[in-house]
Amino acid sequence: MYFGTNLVKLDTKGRVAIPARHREGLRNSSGSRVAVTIHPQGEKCLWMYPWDEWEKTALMVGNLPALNKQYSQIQHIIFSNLQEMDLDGQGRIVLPSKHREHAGLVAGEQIAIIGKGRRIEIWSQQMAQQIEEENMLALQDPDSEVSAEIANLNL
Amino acid sequence: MYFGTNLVKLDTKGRVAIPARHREGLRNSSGSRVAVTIHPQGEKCLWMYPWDEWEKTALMVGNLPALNKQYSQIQHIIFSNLQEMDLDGQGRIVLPSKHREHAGLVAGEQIAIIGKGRRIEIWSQQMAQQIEEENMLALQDPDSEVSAEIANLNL
DNA sequence: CATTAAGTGGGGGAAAGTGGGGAATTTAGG
DNA sequence: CCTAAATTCCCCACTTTCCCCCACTTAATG
Repeated sequence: MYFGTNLVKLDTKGRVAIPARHREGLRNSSGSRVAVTIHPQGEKCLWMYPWDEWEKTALMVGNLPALNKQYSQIQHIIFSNLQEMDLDGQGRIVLPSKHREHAGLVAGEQIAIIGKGRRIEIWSQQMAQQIEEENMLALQDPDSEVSAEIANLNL
Repeated sequence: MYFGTNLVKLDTKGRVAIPARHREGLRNSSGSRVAVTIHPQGEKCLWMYPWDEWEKTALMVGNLPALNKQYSQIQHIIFSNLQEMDLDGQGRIVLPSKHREHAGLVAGEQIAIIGKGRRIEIWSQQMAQQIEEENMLALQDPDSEVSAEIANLNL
């Protein structure tokens, strides 16, 4: 389970150091291979999974009948933006420019690595801050839908 | 069960000594590992649980469908602010700067450690005082919502 | 008053994060 | 087909942060 937020630098070579505490979780049968893809509903962030975990999801999506319009669209989003990569010796990955653009990540700036349960999300620092504020406001509003939901969780 | 209030110092390194009487309760199968997170509805305090206790909650939240807006917001708040840590040899934890800011905790000042049943709450001294006064006033007011609730508890 | 436990402060070593150089591979051009 | 240029990958080295340990002060206990 991944959790917690880290700010790390996207260096001038487009590399990001994955926080050390996540690395063990990303290590699997085939070394430190991860799947990186963009958020399937257009949120300005990237998703990262251990490769073999996301592979199961991708296989399931790949087996949907392709002549169904909706399935085809889903397949397009899932597969066209899927990237397989290994952590280097220092625990970093190189983010492709397409992915960087989607998430608004600028070389040389700070980005947020956010553990979110079964996956890790990658945000620009500004976006992460903005989303957090929005979510916090929604949760503080006693009339919001999300307040009703969280009340059910019995924390 | 945790209860009672202690005032301790947040030192210049961001460390807080957990009152000794709570330490045994925080000790569990995996040493003295605790979960620290911010209040999920924005109250200016931190929550602390024995790790394995909060882990159950987190796993449950992590399994909610991520493409549902409300669940996604809840997951973001719960996971991004979750921190796992061990008490050091002196029974202290280091509070990350993000958490300190949320609760208005200033290095070098006194903070309040409040046992609150299943969890321990961490407040700045001022905030703890302010909240206590507000709660006291609400409970003294016979027309308040909280007065109606407490009457049902058969204390 | 003595002794132990609790709380506080600070220093040293290890690990994490960051930057950059050079080998290897790929791409382009003559 | 060979050479040159560019890109990618891997490794080394530096810097900073964090964690663990030691020591002191203060408070509680008998």
